[in-house]
Amino acid sequence: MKSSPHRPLILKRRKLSFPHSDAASALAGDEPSGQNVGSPKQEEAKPKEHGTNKTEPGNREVPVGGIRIIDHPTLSDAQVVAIPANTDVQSIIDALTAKGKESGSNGPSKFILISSTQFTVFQVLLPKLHCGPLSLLKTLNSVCLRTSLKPSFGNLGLQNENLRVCIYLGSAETTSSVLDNSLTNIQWLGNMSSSGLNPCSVKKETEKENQTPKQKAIKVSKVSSSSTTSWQESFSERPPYSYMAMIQFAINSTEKKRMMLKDIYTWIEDHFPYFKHVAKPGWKNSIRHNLSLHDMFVRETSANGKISFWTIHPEANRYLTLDQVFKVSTFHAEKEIEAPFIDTGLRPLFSFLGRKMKPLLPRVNSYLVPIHFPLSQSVILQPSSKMPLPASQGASETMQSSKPVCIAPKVRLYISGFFLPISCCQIYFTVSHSVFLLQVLPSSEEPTLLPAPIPIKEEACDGELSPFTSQQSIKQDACWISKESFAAALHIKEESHNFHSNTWAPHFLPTRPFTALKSPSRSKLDTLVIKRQERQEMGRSRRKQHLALPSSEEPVLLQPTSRSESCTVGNDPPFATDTHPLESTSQFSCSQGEVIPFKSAIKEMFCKLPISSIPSKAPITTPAPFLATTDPWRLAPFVKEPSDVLCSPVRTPPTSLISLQGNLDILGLGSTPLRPSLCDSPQLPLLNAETNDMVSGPLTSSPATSKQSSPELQASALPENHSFLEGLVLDTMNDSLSKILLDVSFPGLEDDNLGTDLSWSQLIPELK
DNA sequence: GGAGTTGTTTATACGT
DNA sequence: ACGTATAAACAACTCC
Repeated sequence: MKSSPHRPLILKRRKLSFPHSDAASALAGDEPSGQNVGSPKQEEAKPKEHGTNKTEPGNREVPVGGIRIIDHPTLSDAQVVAIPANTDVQSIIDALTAKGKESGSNGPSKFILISSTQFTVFQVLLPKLHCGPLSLLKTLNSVCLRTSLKPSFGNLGLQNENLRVCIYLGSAETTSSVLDNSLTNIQWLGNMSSSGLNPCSVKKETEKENQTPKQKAIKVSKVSSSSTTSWQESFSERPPYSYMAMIQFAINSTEKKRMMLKDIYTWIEDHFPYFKHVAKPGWKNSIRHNLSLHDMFVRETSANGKISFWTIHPEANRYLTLDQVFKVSTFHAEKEIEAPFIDTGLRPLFSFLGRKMKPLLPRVNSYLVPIHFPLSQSVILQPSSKMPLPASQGASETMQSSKPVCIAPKVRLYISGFFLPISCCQIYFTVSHSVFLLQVLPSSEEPTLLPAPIPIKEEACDGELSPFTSQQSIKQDACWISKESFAAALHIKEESHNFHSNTWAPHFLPTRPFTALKSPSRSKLDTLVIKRQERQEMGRSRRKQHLALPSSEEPVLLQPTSRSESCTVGNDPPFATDTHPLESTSQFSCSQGEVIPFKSAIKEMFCKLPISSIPSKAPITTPAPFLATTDPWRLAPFVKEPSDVLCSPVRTPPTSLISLQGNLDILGLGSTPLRPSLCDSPQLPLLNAETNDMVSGPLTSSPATSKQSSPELQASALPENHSFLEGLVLDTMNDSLSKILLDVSFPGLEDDNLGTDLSWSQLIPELK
């Protein structure tokens, strides 16, 4: 690298990690004035006192037994109940009862209970607190089975439940990091709107971006309990999310999926107090850096050019929001290998025999990232019937009921019987760079509890055969099965050759799911490059990055005839396909006179080379059309939510070349996902309802004049507000599962129409 | 015009 | 090697 005389020596990278409680407590008594100058990380890691329950003036939520109830960051009708470890149920009840009395009838309708124990990070949604303490107890009981909580109401009859439980099951933490991680799962909640946290302002607004925070005056108040310590930590530690992820969260938190820079700052500060109170101001520089660096972030400028918005490229956007993302503990699969489901009342919902999970995001081991899923159960799928498909899709991809399950080789999936109110379940996992989707579909019958444990067992193929190494292999690796047949189906052992059969056909995909994934339009690539050159020649202002055009100038994305709008959202322009490569331009392809300035040479290189960032550990001979179309962050065929076919709204990499990176991209939290896209096919489905309005929409025009993507349609298309959809994403490297994301849906949880009369006793044998 | 903000780019550090 | 974080330079731009 050439050295620039203007550039100073780069100091050693600082870590902004916040010292743990012990360290923080230790620091409390030490005046930092005499700190080592050469250790900026310690200097800036000073927390300020907050989270203690004694001196915070704004702590209106007086903790009961260490339990804190604070506002949910995004859900106005929900509050988050942070439960320290070793809290007994009664304490929780007391706290909730007190809160309920305080709030009265106008109180929150949902309580999200969060705790972290050795096995479980769970979240309990209590949509109807007024359903009574009995229900609450039962619910709590159900989640306490395998936690440090001490259920003491194990034999209560369960009936008239309106409660639903979202249980986010992590994995065993085997080390003392359990304590460290205690409640860090709520770290992402930031300070929410909690006035009780009231962290003192460590950094002043006047601080310059690259100045060291004035932390000399910071003192850390001693916390008297581990619970408050954990709480404090949760608001002091650096979020486990990358800047890119946080930017996505921020942008996706807005209705129009766009945000000004300063608002991004504000959002991050609001949701991650670390950046507001602990981190150096330079983090804003990093935010800007990320915005500029990653192609997925697209800058829009209003027509008058005075306002800049940052958006997410629709093809790269997974519409993840913060409240969808939950951290789970490290998963030690090997322990599960040895003794799966031995003593479990509530064992990990899914255990995977495999190697140690790889981290999904920086500085954490794994994350649970709920992925949206249609809430409606309007589609009733019979176990043995073909999957209903949009009429236009034809039946060519319908699922063969005789082989309802496709299990990847070398994957043994164990599912314990805790699918309580779960009527739909999505399991995404990858094996050998391939993504599989296993779905449990709702049935017409009342939800039933799956037998537990149910092993999904699929032994490895001897030949290390990738499921998609054959020519017609990959399509979409998805399986939809009914719940009734789930258990039985899971026992089906697919032979390796089945991976090459049509069984793997993506029955929920359009008829030509992969014709739409053909190699990128050469002409488009050329165009992009040319326009890049044009821009360079024109010497255009740097600030005019690649600005999105108003929708009036936005090229229309076309939909192949085979991909009916029933698989898209509303009447919005469907996704572009290879059949219209030139038309399938996003804002990256601009109208005449507009350029497509790539931000960096790197990106340009990516554009020229249809490469994949996939670590090609195992050379996979993928059919050429798929090789060239690896857009890991691409959206799977999207389905109009309430009707038609249940399609995964997750951008499911449709090719076999899905790697760890690809899966990260699925989550929208990985690396710059747009790079391959710019080179590859642009024909993949887009959430055009969003695309047109948010990215391409005229920034200055009134909403009325913008594209007809109605809010309703967008709402249906964008499930980020329906945070009850989760999924399980497993990623494997080297033929082993290496990380896991759990994504289990709870349809109806939000709209309260799911089997509310379902007796828990029917579902939870342990509670009978 | 100066200060501050925004956006781009380069360079380095660090972890995997 | 790659992705990410951090730091910085610098230009364009906005605001007072």
